[in-house]
Amino acid sequence: MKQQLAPLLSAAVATLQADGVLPADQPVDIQLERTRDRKHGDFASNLAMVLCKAARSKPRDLAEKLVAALPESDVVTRVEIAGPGFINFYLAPAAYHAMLQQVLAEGEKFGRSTVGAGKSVQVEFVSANPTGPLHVGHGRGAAYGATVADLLEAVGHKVHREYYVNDAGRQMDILAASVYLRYLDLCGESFTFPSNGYKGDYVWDIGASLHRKHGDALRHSAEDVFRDITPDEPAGGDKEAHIDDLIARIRSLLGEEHYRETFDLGLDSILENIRHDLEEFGVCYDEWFSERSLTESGAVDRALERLKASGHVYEKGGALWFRSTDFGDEKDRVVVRDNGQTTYFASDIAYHMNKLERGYDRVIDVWGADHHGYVPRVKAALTALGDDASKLDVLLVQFAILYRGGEKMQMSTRSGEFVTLRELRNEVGNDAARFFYVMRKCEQHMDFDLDLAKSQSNENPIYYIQYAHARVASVFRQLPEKGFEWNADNGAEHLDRLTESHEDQLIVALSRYPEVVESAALNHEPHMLAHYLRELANEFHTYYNAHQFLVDDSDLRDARLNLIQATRQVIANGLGLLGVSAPDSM
RNA sequence: GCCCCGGUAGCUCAGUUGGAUAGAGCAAUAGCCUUCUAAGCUAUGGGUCAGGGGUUCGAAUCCUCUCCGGGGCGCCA
Repeated sequence: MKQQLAPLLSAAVATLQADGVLPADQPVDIQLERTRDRKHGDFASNLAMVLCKAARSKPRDLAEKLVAALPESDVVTRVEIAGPGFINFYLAPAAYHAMLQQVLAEGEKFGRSTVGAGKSVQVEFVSANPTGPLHVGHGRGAAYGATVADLLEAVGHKVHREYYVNDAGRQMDILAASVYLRYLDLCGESFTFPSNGYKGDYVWDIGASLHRKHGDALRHSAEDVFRDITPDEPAGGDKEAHIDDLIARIRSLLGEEHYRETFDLGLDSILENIRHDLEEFGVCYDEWFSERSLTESGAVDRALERLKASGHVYEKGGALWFRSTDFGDEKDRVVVRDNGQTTYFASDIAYHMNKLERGYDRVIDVWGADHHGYVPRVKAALTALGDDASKLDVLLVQFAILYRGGEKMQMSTRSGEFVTLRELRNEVGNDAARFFYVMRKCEQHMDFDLDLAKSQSNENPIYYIQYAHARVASVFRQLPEKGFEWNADNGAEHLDRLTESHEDQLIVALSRYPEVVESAALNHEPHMLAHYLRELANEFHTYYNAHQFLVDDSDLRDARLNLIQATRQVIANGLGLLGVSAPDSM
């Protein structure tokens, strides 16, 4: 609806520019907003106040000239100048009626747009290390990333959803070692499990499947495994050195082939678990991108070569450093360690280089806020490579802080003390979980009280919205019982019968939907949609309580059915974008 | 010490990128089911927008300083 008004203002500005009232050389940004209060009309523009300086005129005087210059339009019934110089527009009922019919005609496509048409965007999210099942901390990134991706798609972008699999590096070696040690335990060896190993039950399961496949064939005595290993921390040693020694020992005892097998068994079964978990959560990917493949394809070497060629790396203390301080980072960063191994950062440079090479117009990373310090160095690397770092948007999602019994819970994959995403979904349901995670803007810390989510799940706002949808469905179920039929065409002809203020407010709320979707998508703020849906449901419930839909007057009845059917449609569309179901009965 | 995020009603949070009288939910109080689902509706109370200074027609919103809370600052990933 906004698109119908903006040209009118542009035309008025053009007229005043031609008349010399406004300087002709300045481009004018047309600002048009929904009014907060219906008494101020439907839309308001602050144009006169913004331009009054350039016009050397009082805001209200300029507003009058602008209004006088507005072209005729059948969308607008009245234009008013108010307050310090606002220009308020009152829309014709016909404009709203046309919108209602558009909802019914377009169905699930209503609210989609083409503002992003022709633009491709890659969204990488979750990307949790495959060292354990997803926990509730990952859930927020999953729900947020998936919703941002869906929203961008809804406004016309071509979206590529991607999970970066950290299938290389020390954490994965620690997992492999943990799996092997559990296997040894199942073989009957006895020893103290390293304090730095992965202790979750799932590691036992993987160890068990290794045992099922090989029996005792891979068994080595605990004595051989632990001989001359740096003692663990509880034993007065160093837990990091302890686990590193164990990894090296296990690797040499097993041989490369069996070590790799153990490693991949851990990786594959956890990744499969994660994939399955996300799928059930309604989160799907176009690509699972392997970190290891970056090394194998030579992308890491190529990235380092390019940095060397452009003179942004140097050697110090046997290591290779990237001079990120040249690009505003607070200190330089190591890309190749003195032991010859490339760092995680080197992989990430190669990965982001790869993303841009694939030609996306925009690249979005959804990261936990704890990685915020990492943003400057990645952008620095892209700039150093000669790429356009401004194509990369890093969206930082603050932690969800878990509370149970009023106590803050520590989440640690290593210790195995965490609540999995699956447990959460089982307890509060997919819909509530998806909705809850995106209810707050991502920069906001989120208090996730498990007891509240579980014990009072009926008070979750999601039910309020779904209930509105179910109520409409229920009304339509009642139709035949009362001997009525819905004639949508007749309803369309009598929309002018919708004269109640509750109807008016509901219609206005519906008309906002496309604007909300667009704004939520372009700003990467799904919570705007969540809040909007609550307001829409509120308008509907109020209407429902105030008026009967299934009245004897068929013209009025059909018009009302058109209205509530459109409401049902918009709620379903909005919930769909949030990954939440819209049930017909509750 | 430096960096990021937050501070708005008793609690949890919105506030349309600087607009008109700062809004919801929960909690509290009082009402509404022989009528399409009461997981609903109506009404009431509740505020120094953390605090000071600045920018301008206009500030919860932008700038600056201070205070408070969370997180991050590795040749880990």
